[in-house]
Amino acid sequence: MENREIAAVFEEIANLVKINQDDPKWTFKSAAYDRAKRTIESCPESLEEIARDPNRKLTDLPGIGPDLAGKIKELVETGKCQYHQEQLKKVPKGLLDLLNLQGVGPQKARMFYKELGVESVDDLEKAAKAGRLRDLPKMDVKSEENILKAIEVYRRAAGRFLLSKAYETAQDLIAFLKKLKAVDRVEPAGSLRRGRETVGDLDLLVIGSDHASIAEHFVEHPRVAQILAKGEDKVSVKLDNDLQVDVRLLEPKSYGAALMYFTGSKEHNVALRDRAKKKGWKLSEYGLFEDQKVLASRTEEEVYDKLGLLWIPPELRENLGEIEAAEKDELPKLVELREIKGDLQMHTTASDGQTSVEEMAARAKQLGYEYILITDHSKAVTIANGLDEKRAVENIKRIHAARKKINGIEIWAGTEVDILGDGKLDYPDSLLKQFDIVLASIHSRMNQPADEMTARLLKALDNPYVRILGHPTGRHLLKRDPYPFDIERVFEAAKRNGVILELNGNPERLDLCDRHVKLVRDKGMKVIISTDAHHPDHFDFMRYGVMTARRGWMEKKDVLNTYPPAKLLKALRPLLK
DNA sequence: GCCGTTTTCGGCCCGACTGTTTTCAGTCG
Repeated sequence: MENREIAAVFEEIANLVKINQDDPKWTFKSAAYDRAKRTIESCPESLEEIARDPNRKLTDLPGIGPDLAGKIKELVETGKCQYHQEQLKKVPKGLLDLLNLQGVGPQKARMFYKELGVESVDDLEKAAKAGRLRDLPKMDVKSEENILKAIEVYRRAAGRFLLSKAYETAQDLIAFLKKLKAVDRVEPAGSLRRGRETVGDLDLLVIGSDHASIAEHFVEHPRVAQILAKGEDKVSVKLDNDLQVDVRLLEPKSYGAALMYFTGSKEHNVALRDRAKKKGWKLSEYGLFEDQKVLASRTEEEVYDKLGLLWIPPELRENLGEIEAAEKDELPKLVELREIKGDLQMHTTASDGQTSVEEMAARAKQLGYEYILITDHSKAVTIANGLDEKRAVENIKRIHAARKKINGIEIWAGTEVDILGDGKLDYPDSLLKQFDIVLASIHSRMNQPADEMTARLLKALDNPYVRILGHPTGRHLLKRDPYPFDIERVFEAAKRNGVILELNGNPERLDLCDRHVKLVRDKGMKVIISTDAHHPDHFDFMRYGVMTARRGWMEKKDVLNTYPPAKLLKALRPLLK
């Protein structure tokens, strides 16, 4: 049983415990399952293997005690968990969805079920429309309307936005706010500042002299579609694309504490408050306090320092070991965008790109890059105008001609060769060896069973010409899940064969994801961050790739395309000169 | 259900907002 599956069971138990409430300490019990779920999700090793290893103890994992260790063993051995089944029997499963509705927590979900027999979001919608909610305790016509609104939001694509959308929107809004003299400083917080792959809503923190006039100015932005709230310290709006933006108007004296608070993550904040509390202090969005006395609040650095910690980069703030690392002065020196020296996946008009080799090279030079690898598709990807053998040979010649013509940047001839359904490659070795660097990816038959997919990837990785595995899990954010395969075995095979895994920076992919990047790092392997550019503008996607690499604790040395050209080639092609 | 420089019981993050709340429970971030 995979970690993901165990985590899913624990998540469901956490929610069932909240609704069933048959334990006097149900809030804490639920929180315990929640914590265990997070531990399991972020555990790079297979829990099943740990559970079966007599020399290992599951209870060594944080948040896993004797009881939960037993439940993990039970799941691994029987595929089921007795307690989970018991909890499931008590309420209809559809009731769990109610917890995803804004304004509905366990108490209300329970009440709707007990009083009205509501068993799903659909049931709740019917009851609300029939006016049956308003007579319940603490409910009225207004709250009934709010439930209907919440259901509408819930139904609308779960309300997450790509990191790139959030980033671009934030840049626009920040520039708009800064036009006002009264605004001294604007910074994005929340999951955008942490560089998460998707963002639920935007938090912008503002310091300025006249809060009322800043609020007035902000709601005048042409993209504001609806004003949700407008007060002294906070303005909430919905933009024309339904993205919610919260602007917080702050005092300079508590800016650092507020920035920390609104940056999160929740788990990071909880851990910091716990740490403060153990010292007899209190941490809130207003500062770090000893009784009434302010110990630190003006900058993040001061607050972390007072807590005995180095300043922690926002991308790491997930309570996944960064606090311990900050305490011991063992934080990684995270890779930065300006350290990137080249891009190793891009397409030209030869296949499905929008411009020529020369134009791509010109933009890359502008960005200060020292090299690019052109990787047009192979013939199996017909929809992308993939090249057959003859056209591929011509393309190599064309790229080499461009290399001679353009100075100041290395232009390498590559290919994104398709990994076919059986793991064979779309070109014969006799052609593959003519490329400077071969990148291999999957673009078809993504619904194979996990064992077939694993075998397929392993076979591709065994081809000695394959140097990079492109977008290794094939996911499309908010659209398509990764294809199933044995990540552990594939990563190990890549390591053995010296194949480098790509972190595809296309904001719809970000593949590898942050957790997988961390796994790569923990194995002592490296990545290449590429953009998969089909247009010169797409080179900008590197920003999101780097954010994701940082979330995976990657340093400059862990990212091969921070290397100068000769060193990169040597690392990619250890067997060649 | 976990955890321990307050160790085997008694805690478990903090504060704001919302509603109908005149003192608090539920929800949220």
